[in-house]
Amino acid sequence: MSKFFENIKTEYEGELPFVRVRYEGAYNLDKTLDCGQCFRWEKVNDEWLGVALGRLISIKQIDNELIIYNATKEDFENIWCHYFALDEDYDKIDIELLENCQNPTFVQALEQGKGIRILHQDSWEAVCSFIISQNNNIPRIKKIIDALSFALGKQIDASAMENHGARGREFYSFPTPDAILSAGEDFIFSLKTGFRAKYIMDASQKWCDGTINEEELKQIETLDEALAYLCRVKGIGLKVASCALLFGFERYDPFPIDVWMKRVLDKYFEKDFNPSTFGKYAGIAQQYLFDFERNNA
DNA sequence: CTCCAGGAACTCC
DNA sequence: GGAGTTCATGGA
Repeated sequence: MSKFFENIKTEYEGELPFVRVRYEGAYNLDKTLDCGQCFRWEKVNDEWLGVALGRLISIKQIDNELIIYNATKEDFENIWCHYFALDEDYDKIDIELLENCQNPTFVQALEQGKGIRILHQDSWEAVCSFIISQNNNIPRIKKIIDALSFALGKQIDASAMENHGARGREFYSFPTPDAILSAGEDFIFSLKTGFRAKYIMDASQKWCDGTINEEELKQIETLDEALAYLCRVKGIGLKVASCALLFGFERYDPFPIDVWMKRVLDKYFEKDFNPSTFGKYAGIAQQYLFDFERNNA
């Protein structure tokens, strides 16, 4: 925990607990929650409302302050500080990236994308979400994830959040692998998952029977081994595995290459450019470039 | 109508 | 070990 966050206290709006956090350096909440790494955040007026790690919160940014509703000081310290990557020194990371790569487009992408953070999402949710993402577009990925959660997740009490965009709505956690497994492939297919239904089932199966073990995977050191471990699931290839590791397994070295990144690489980089040039924070460089291309194309 | 989306499996040679 | 095809779905 950064020393900077020592003075946080729980405040209340009626019954609703919230915290205010002043942060150091650059933080861009809008870009962070809208750069394609997560699919369950929705902007309601000036607040982002969403379910993550089984909880419903909303978060907004005002100048150098973040306000998180439906969260106590303990929630912030134990959960949200890390989830939102507020415990990470991005100034240091950016400097290292710029030392490793002076490509002019990358320099521009970093300048433009400053404040984007890689979230630390739930491992299973990341795996499942990026299986769904294949050959799909972001609005439809979100729809499918919502449908999955609505059908098979646990309902979350939203009564305290009525004044923060939750009035008259229902919220559900992301379903566990066993909930998906017991629902069966036909049911998963009926949620418009298409050819991905059998992939989601295989992942759920391997999670439940222990073929894939999150803790074991998190202890693998080399990127290639970790990628190969995840690729044992039918429907997980290099790209999905890279996204899952980057967004859900506490790694910054994966460099997912999708259709957008292919365009970036051949438009602005030399032919035989190797993303490992970026070093151990390659995944963060990738996110700057992804956001840059998506907003400038 | 065709083309495409944060791809991967499968089928050829 | 590449190159081409197929896989559901929905929006442009």
